[in-house]
Amino acid sequence: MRNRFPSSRPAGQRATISDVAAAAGVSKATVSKFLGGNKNYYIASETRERIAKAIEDLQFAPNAIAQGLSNRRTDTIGVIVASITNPFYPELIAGVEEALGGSEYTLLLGSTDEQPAKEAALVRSMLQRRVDGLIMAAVTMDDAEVSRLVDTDVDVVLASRGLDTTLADTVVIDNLTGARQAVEHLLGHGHRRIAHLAGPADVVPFRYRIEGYREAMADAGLDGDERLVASGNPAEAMTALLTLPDPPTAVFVANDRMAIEVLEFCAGRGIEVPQELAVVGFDNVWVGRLSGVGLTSVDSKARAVGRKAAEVLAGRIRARHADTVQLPAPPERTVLQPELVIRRSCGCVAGEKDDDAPDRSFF
Amino acid sequence: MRNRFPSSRPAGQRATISDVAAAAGVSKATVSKFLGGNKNYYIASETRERIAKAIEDLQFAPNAIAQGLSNRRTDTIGVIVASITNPFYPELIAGVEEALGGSEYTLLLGSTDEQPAKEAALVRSMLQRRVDGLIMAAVTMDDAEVSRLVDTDVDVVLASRGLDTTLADTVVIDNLTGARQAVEHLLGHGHRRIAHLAGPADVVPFRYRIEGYREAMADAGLDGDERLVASGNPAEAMTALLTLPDPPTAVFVANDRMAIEVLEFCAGRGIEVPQELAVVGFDNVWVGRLSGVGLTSVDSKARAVGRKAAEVLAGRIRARHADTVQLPAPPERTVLQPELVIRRSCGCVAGEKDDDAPDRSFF
DNA sequence: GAATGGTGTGAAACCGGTTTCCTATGTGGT
DNA sequence: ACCACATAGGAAACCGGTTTCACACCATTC
Repeated sequence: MRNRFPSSRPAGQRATISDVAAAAGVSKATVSKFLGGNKNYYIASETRERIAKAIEDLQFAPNAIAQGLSNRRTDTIGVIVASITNPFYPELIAGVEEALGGSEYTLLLGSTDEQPAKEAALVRSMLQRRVDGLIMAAVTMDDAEVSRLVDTDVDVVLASRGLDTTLADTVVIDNLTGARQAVEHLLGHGHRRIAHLAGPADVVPFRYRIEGYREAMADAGLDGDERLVASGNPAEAMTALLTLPDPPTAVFVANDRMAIEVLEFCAGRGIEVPQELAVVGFDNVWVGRLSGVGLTSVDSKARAVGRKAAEVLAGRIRARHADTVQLPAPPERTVLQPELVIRRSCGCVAGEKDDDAPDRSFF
Repeated sequence: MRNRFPSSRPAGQRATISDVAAAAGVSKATVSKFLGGNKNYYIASETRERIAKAIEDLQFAPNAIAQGLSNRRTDTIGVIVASITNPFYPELIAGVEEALGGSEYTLLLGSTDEQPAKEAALVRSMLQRRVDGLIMAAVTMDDAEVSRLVDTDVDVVLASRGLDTTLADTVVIDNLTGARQAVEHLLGHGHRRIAHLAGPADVVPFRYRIEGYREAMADAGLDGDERLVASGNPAEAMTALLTLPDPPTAVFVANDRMAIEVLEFCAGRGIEVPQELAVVGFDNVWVGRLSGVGLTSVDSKARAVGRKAAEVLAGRIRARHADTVQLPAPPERTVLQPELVIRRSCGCVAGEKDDDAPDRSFF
């Protein structure tokens, strides 16, 4: 089993196209044409068979690095996320993989840990590695940097975090509408004093969620009480909210992590959810369903965002590689609609659908 | 379409080493030596400056694909996991990234979705892409396949799922001891009728967890009642266990996913945890802390496993690339100790430590 | 019988780097 | 004056593929 490579190659070394050529008694060129498959080269069927046999005998598989150098494409796309341990991103990555499914693409992954320096380093690294395209699901860059990135010869799609830029293809969810849905649902339950626990305002999606909250409240003629908009540490913020002279009966929380902390806070204080306080979160991280009452939440469609981003990117790459030379289409902005997933924390008795259960095996 | 004036390449095309050489008035060779940095080549400081300036002017960054072809190493390591949406694996990946931290390595990621065919395809794809090493955190391969893989010239580390093989470097946790800890903890609470809800027996770690359970019970003189070992759908299994003539007062569940379903089952039936039934899980998926009572669980150290796997792999690669030719060291097996994380589902009043809270930002 | 065109194959250039020689020059020692 | 050696840099081969182009060999067609 040791010496399976007759062409005098040391064990463990993989066969090259030259080895195959030698074994089949043809030239490298012919083997390469055989490998290419699609193009209409003429190869005698007898030659074809000899090459196939040599490939089989030598266990030959083409070196993708060499192919990449020659073809100027690597069939690799880079995915840069903010934090791999944040369940949102694996879900997004799964969407990317799903969309890229059958194709030959492989994913080069990087996690920035929210550090701009790391993000920049990852982008550099991926460009040097000649990824065919880049999906950025963590953008701390400013417009100038994005612009410089777009000027390179790789296609870039900004996913989910996307700046409000029109410089590059972008796939986001409609945070504003999602927030409105959440608040309107609470209004539908008869709540009038609805608070908002906001996320850091320097992150674009959070700004839209605040705005959606404000719009929904204004539409109901309930705007104006800025004391109802809190932020920062959930427990402290909730304490402040609940000690208002006219405390809220419901709270729309900017994301599920904070919403879960709110639920724990309530559990600790003996505050009954949803009877005393209704809670709606954002993201629909699947653990929400485990959180005692079942957290009603706006699904931020991580998987769909990833899928769509990959589709857009694949389209760009296809266009770029197409023979027909043409001006690139202008950047495309896709806005996906989030979806309110109703469980019990909002006060609905319907409770959660059972098909909600994730069918994932741990371990 | 070929550009015959390489010194003035179209916008968007990245500069090559030849462009730099031309701009600096030296040869490719000299530029390459300049880039190499470390080796003791002689370059006049004046030349050095001219090259540096040219690089700066042209925004040159070496093409990692070309370097890969020439150097026969890509500074890329492949990571194959079973399912990216299973929180265990992102944690493991984070460990890998942590360990690889400062180095120049980039991760090529693949998720098998538990499908052996996909696993095989991913391995092939990564080998063709000439990863320097491979971390397999999803191994459905048998020994023969592992053996064939190890015979190639890439280094492989099996992580976490590892077969009981000594063919390749392996990093696992001591599932047997972890299970014993869980059961012994329950014994310490005075439980005598302790059930085990087991995972699929074709997955190695689950077999050890069953065995750990059996050993702990036997050591306490409580072995022999095979009716206490259940498997399959948690709700059904629990129903069966609780309708035994002499039902268990505690259950050790093979992983947290199933344990959480057990908790939900109990909540649905009005069974009080831990008073009527104590529950201990395995994995310490962080959502366990949210699950109402707080799930006591054996931490399976995903991050540490990833970190260690990366360290072992990096060591292998270093050894392989070392100038001194020597026989490779025999495969190394690292066994990490899991840790029982006590919350409330086991009956401890101490409750959970507060520093347990994950400091992760969602979105 | 020459021109045409479809088949089938290989030599060589190229992708963008690295590395191994080889040459050239100055400089100090003898 | 000669040699050794440190310093400096370039030509060319190489990594393992792809693609262009030239050529050879048929079979038709005019």
